[in-house]
Amino acid sequence: MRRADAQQPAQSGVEEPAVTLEMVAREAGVSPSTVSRILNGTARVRDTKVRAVRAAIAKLQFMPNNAARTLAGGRSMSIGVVTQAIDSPFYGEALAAIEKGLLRSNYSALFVSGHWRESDERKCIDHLVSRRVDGIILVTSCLPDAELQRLSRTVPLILTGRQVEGERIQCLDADSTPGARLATDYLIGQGHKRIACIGGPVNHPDAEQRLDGYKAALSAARLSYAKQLVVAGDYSDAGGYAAMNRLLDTGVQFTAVFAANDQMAYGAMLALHRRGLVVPRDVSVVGFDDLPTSSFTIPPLTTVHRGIAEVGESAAEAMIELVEGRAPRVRLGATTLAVRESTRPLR
Amino acid sequence: MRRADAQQPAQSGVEEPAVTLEMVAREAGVSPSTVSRILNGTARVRDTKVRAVRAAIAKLQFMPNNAARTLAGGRSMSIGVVTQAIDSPFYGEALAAIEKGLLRSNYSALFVSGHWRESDERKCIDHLVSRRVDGIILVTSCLPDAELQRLSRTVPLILTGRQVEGERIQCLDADSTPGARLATDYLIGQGHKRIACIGGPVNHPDAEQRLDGYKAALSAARLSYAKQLVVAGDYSDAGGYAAMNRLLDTGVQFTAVFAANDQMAYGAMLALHRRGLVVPRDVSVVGFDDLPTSSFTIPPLTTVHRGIAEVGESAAEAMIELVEGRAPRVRLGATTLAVRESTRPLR
DNA sequence: GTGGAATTTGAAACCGCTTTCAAATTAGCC
DNA sequence: GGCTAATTTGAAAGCGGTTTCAAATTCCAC
Repeated sequence: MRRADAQQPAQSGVEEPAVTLEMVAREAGVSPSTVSRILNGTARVRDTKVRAVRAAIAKLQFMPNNAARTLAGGRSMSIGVVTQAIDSPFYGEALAAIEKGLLRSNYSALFVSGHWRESDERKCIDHLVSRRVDGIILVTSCLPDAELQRLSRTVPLILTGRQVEGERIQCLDADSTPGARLATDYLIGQGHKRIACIGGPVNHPDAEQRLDGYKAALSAARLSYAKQLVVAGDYSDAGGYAAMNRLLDTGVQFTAVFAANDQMAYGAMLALHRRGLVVPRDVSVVGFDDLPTSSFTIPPLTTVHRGIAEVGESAAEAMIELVEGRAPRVRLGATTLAVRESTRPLR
Repeated sequence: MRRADAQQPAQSGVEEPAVTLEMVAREAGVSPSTVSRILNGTARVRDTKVRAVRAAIAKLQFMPNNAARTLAGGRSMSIGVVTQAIDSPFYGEALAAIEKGLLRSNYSALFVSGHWRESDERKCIDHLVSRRVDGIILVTSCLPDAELQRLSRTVPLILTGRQVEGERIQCLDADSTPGARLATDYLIGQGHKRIACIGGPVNHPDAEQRLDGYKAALSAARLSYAKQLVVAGDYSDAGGYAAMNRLLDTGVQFTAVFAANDQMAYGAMLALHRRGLVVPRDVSVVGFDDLPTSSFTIPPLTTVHRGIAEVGESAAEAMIELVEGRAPRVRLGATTLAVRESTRPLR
């Protein structure tokens, strides 16, 4: 007995049995092979039969069983997408783009979140492997290089924001250093000399890049790097809020802040506001990511724009190329600075 | 030839062949049936064999092929989740909760977005059906009742924010009317008499509920409902921004605004800010949804809190009950008002 | 009209797992 | 110890597709 029926005990037969390819074949008076060939375009089929089969499909409302296709064909037509938190505006935008990119080629996405915990991420990935995804896109991963390399022997990988060697690993290394440099350079160009930095989580590669860009800009402008101007956050609004408070509590002077992501910039702006400091009059603030909301904060946030959506779509496209055996060519848009109203020149 | 191999042409055999249940059986010296039984706990198995099989699984790093399980067992252990936009902080929070709720029971979620377009939503749903999901959670759907009823004969449904009859349809009808009423009552209680409303998209059932709540509060307080105080938005920041500008352009007087969701409230606050109006000194603003960011806007937003996460988790749990043939019991938390700093009493 | 190549087709094997059914083993009891 | 009843096991039949292989058609040139 089919399990599905067993599971619907007292539900007076509302469930409709699924139409199978064989039923279509019978209806159209051809063999199952022929129907399959038409469905997949894997061979020429006489026109009269194509029409008969099309008609049968429409009449029966046939929808191929994906599990059967996966099992028989060896491909699941689905791609795993690992993020750290599906909520979070940053990932949201990336995921939407990936979904769009994949759907265009009839692949579908399986989203899972690792919550910045290695164990969680591992569990998610096992889940994906068990579902026989054809590839995995890791939008920031917590796992060590070696583990990813091992994983890549099971399934091809696309990594963003990270550089790992491997035959079946493709990196869309959106190096964040230049972006951070751009932001800091801009502040310097506006006459700021004492620029604070709210960094990301320590030891996080991406966070380090952002810090590096900040430092590089300072040293290029012959400004000294002051440790007390740098505090670590955790990429969340609350983290930015707390970080700014710590900064203010130390009494260190600064006229501008570079926050390693927009959400921390939001929190920082609120902390400033609570102390009666006005952005940008008293302190200029620059973020990183250009989240959709950043055009609507008060004041609208000046921030590093990297086209999250473009990265997502590129990742999706590259993954499809990889899976279909073609060589993926990745092109990434330049990072720019979206200048809005949270910064002002220091006279 | 397996397709997967054919698809990796010049890739010197890096791909590892998958371990099958049969290999585990051979390694452990038992039959495949026994391994299956141990895996699923469907029958008692002698302890010595259980240990042998466990060892073999660990040694071979066996991971069951989900496609095969689905095909043989008739259940895919996955639930489709339809939203309108996977980005959008609102859905993000809901999805994260659903993911969490499902994962606990070892189900996994397939997220798809309909972009508020019937045709897109239909396509997404076909996709899910083709993947033989065991159930579909529709977090707001654009489709007409009849279509959902028809769909429910193929697969059980959970709907949020909507009421549709059906044997295999379960509604988590988080009616928005009381929430809107709560928000407006609060403003009235603070002494506001001229309260504007930025509504959701017209004809959207949920948006209508929010408008109804607003009207109900007014009439309960014997305040007249003035059409020129109500403008329609589209649930986006930009929409709220535009709506507020339209309102201000008409020159109509008001001391408070109820926005039908938080994102529109953000936009509205920016529009006010641009005109030199200060929230809450000149205008009080209340939102709806209590997005995580709403604690960090400037000023932090007073808003209707409904526990999006709780709704999401309930939906996931109810779905599992439904799929496993038990009767789902849904309990929904009460909606409350998160009073923050975007409102003030009118003296 | 005919032979041989090219094109279409269908039968059948298989993908990896679940489940039924009956056989084999073990346990229980007199 | 022997017999029945209860418990464990394995063989085999699917699940619904894809793909191979060879048979059946069709095509074409002479």
